Amino acid sequence: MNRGSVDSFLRARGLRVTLQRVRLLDALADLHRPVSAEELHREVRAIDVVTVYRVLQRFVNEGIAREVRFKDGVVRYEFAGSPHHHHVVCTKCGLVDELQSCDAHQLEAHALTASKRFAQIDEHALEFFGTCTSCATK
Amino acid sequence: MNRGSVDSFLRARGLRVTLQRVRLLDALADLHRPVSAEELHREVRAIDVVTVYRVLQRFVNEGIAREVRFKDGVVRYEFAGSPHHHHVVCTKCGLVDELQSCDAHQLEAHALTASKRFAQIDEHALEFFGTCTSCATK
DNA sequence: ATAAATGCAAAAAATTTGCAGCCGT
DNA sequence: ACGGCTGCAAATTTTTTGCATTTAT
Repeated sequence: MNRGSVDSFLRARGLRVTLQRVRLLDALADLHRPVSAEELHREVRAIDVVTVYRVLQRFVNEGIAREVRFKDGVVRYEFAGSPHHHHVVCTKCGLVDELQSCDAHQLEAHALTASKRFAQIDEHALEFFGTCTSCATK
Repeated sequence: MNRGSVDSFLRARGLRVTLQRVRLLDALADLHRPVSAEELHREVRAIDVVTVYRVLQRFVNEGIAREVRFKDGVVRYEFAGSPHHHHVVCTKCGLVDELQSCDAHQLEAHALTASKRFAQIDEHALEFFGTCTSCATK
């Protein structure tokens, strides 16, 4: 994502274009994986962590980023440039692989049928954990 | 779960039977839903929160409890007395419903086929979010 | 007896809030 | 100029760690 497109990307969503937001969006889009506010902060030094938190929150509200949670309790964020999907996380080395698609509708429909107490299901969180090929051969 | 069975339940897993563990296991089993360490602590006053954390961790290690994470980042624990399953959480009121089963094998097998970088997938986390019937009519 | 478990205090980690000043529109 | 955004400091929240004491086996 180049400078110009990041600008209009933000502007299109009604966000003021600040240097911090441009840099954070750039970094997030480049990383191609879910990163914590802390990691992102390390990436874009010179921007306060608090700002990183606030910008990420704002990005989530505007649909620019998505929250992802693995098993360590840390909230990670990924650029919402690709369609909804899930991840596989290696429990040994932490490698994260991105799955291409998700049969979300079927999953949610099935869950809705199964739960008598719910009128609507519109979101789900799904992550897989295992051993990556590299760790498996060690 | 009565006092005697809790005792042997713990003993069978090689855990020393302390008053704290008995009470915590009792409370957890009675609650029938994922609760945070904080909530559980409120439930069993007179036991230090630190002990609650440590006991819950131990329970997870021994397969007595399972960790559950919804969207708020708080780790919740549920008694592992029922088979692996998932939940539906109401985003309005927080109601939690427990789904009866999960086609885990198929999901994981599918994910493994889709990911070229993984040799094995043996765990997954899946939670659904929506609106419960009660909140839907308001 | 001995090793493990608990409680208290204190630390650490992650995230949020308040507020004054800066900056995009 | 106005209101939103940022940085700094400080507070909260959640969880972990150290250590002396107690307790289960």
